[in-house]
Parts: sequence; structure tokens; C-alpha cells
Amino acid sequence: MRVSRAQAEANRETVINVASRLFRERGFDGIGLKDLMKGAGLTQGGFYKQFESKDDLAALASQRAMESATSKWSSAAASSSDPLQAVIDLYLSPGHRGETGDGCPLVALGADAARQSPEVRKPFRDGIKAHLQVLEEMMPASDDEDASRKAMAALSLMVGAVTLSRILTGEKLSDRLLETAAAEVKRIAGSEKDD
Amino acid sequence: MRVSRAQAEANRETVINVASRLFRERGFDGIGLKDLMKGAGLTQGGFYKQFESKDDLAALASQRAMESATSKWSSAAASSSDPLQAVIDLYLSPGHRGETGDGCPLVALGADAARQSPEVRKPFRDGIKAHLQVLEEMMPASDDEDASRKAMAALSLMVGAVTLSRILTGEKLSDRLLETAAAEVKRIAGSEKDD
DNA sequence: ATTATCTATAGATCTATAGATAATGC
DNA sequence: ATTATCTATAGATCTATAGATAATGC
Repeated sequence: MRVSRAQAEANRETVINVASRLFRERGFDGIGLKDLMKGAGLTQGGFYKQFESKDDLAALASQRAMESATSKWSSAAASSSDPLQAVIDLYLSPGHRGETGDGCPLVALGADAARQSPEVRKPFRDGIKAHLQVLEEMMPASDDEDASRKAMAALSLMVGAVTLSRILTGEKLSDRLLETAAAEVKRIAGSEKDD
Repeated sequence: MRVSRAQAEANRETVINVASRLFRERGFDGIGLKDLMKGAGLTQGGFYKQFESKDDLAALASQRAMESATSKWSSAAASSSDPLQAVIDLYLSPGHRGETGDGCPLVALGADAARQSPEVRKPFRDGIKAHLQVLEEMMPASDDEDASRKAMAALSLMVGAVTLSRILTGEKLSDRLLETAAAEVKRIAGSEKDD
């Protein structure tokens, strides 16, 4: 029954990865510890030797999900001559709308996150800041304040558009929201400062 | 124990109103039937004579919440000489960020809504369309297509900004997101068509 | 000897149902 | 007689804990 320390550590990582997917698919309250552990090929009883509580796992899984999301943006941007367009293509797409479990946690768990403990909210807060930094770097801007403004507007628009788009999945309006948001993010990027 | 039909109907309405608040505050999975009924001054046992299931109540409560939100926008717009500014002041404010239970259901339950049954999603879908119509009517635009585009961008931006702002409650960035979104919605309203 | 994971279970809570109660409404 | 609400409960599920098991690691 006992496994090596390396295997135990690998199991812990698997549980966090599985949780990061299943929480996004079903919400923090939508999946129990039994099914989370089962998803990692383990039983429920071992849970508390690896994690302090369900809340502890929620925090770790949220951190993993946010870091994965940030690095997706970074690598999409790094491998394109038009970084902003690459992020737009990735994020404001029917593909992203459909992949709840592997998509942006701010969309999959945005409303839930606001109701969670400080421990769970922290990775979301850090993740928002990381996303803003990535966006700032790809925004043509006259100064830091201008880049910051554009990044905040673009992130809000993108998160809101995919959230609404996901509620409307299957309707024509769902696609139109994504397309409109894509055009509007580009407009924001190119906009002049006016304050 | 039995009450008059009028009282029974009033009780039913109270349960729906209480649910529309408590679901927004805690999520659909975050509150049980016992506490929902208790919030209306009743016991759990009477629930199934009034509603088919928890999902049924979730659909009715979501509809009530969305209709209340739409009518708030309409009346704010109607009582101001600058309707768009009135809606912005109402929506992109620290007050709205703080009142989860009485605020916009798209923010309080946006991520949850996407995971619900078709019956629960319907009022959200209808509510999104109603919000877009209210916005379209207050957008200065060259034609219907232009007004539609502006409304979609503005709604996505507003929902996203308050969602992120709520996760960041207590931080300076939380206020800045709201302020930036307010400025950007006005920019969108005044933007020229370019397609 | 230590420990990662297992089976088993406690105690709370969840949705839903059954039948009792007491007031309404014909 | 009908029925709105009540108490009580079934059966499932939830988080968390206890102690057994068997393989690792000293």
C-alpha cells in the first residue's frame, strides 16, 4: 500500500492537477473529495495526509490553474510576431469557451472565487495581476499609466465576454460576443490617451 | 397550520425573493433548502408543495434576479438626462461591488450559471439580451449594427470589471478596475464605426 | 521503524418524500 | 373536504478522522 516518497509527491501533484480541472468544470462546491481523489486514482482516506483541508486543496489547485493560464498567454505571445493578436485568438475563441476544465479560471470560477476564503482568493488576486502584466507588455502605449489602463480594460472585457459567451453557448449571440470583444480589445490597444 | 391561498402565494413569492438573494450571496450549491425556507420564515417540509425541485427554484430565483437587474438599469436611465452615465454610476461602483445579494446576477453567478441546467440558464440568457437592449437604446450610434456592437462590448466590459473587482475587494486595484471600466465604456459609446 | 495509502466510520448536511395537523374554503 | 404547512425521516453525500495494512527507507 505504501509507495515511495517520489511516488507520493507525484500523487500529490496529480491530485492538484485533477482538482484544478474538476473545480473549473464543476465549481468548488460541485465536486467532493471522494471524486477528486478517484480522479487521481486514489481513495478518499489518504486525502488528509496530503492536504490540510478541502480549502487548502482549492487554494493550491487555483494557484496551479492561474499559473497555467498565465504561462499560456506568455507562450502564445512569445511565439507570435503579433502577441496581442495571439492572445486574442487563444482567449476569445469558441475553443476556449468550450474547454471549461482547461480554460481561464477567472471565467470558470470568477463568481465562485469572490465567495471563497482569503487563502483561495489569493491565487486569483495574484493571477489577475500576472495577467495584467503580460497584457501591459504587449500594449502599444505612451507611458506606463496608459499601458496599465489598456491592460485593465482589455482583461475586464475579455473575462466578461467569455463569461457571457459561455452562458449563451449554442446561440448565435455567443459567437458574436467573442468577435465583438476581439475587435474591441484591438481598438483599446490602439486608442489614444485622453485624460 | 394552513394559511389562506393569498398568504400561500405571498409565501411562495417570499421564498423566490429570498432565494434570489441567497443564491447570489452563496452560489447555487452554497445554500440548502432548509436555510432557504428558514429565510422565508418557513420549514423545509413545505418546499415541494410550492416547487418541483431545487433546480426549479433556482430557475425562478434567477429569473427574478435578472428581471430586477434589468429594471434597475431601465429606471436609472429613465430618471437621468445622461442614461449611460447613470447606468455606469450604478453598476461600476464600490456600492454595487459590495452588494452581492442584490447586485447583478451575471456577476454574482456568472461562472455558476454556465454550469447549470437549461432551465436555469434560460433566465440568464434572456437577461443578457434584455440588458443588451437597454444598452443599445442609450448608445449614440450610426445604425443598429453599431449600437449592437457597442452594447455587447460595454456589457462584457462591465460584467468582467465588477467580477474582477469583487475578487480584488480591499485592494487599490479593485477601485482602479471600476474607474478604468467606466472611462472605457464612455469611450466605446463615443467610438466611430470602423468595419 | 516509519509512513503512504487503504478500509471503515462518525457526524453533519443534502434533496426529497410521507404522513400528521389544523386552518381555509366550499 | 381540501390543502398549506408542519414534523419526521429515508437515503445519499459531504468533510474529516481512526486505525489497519503493507511497502519503503533507515
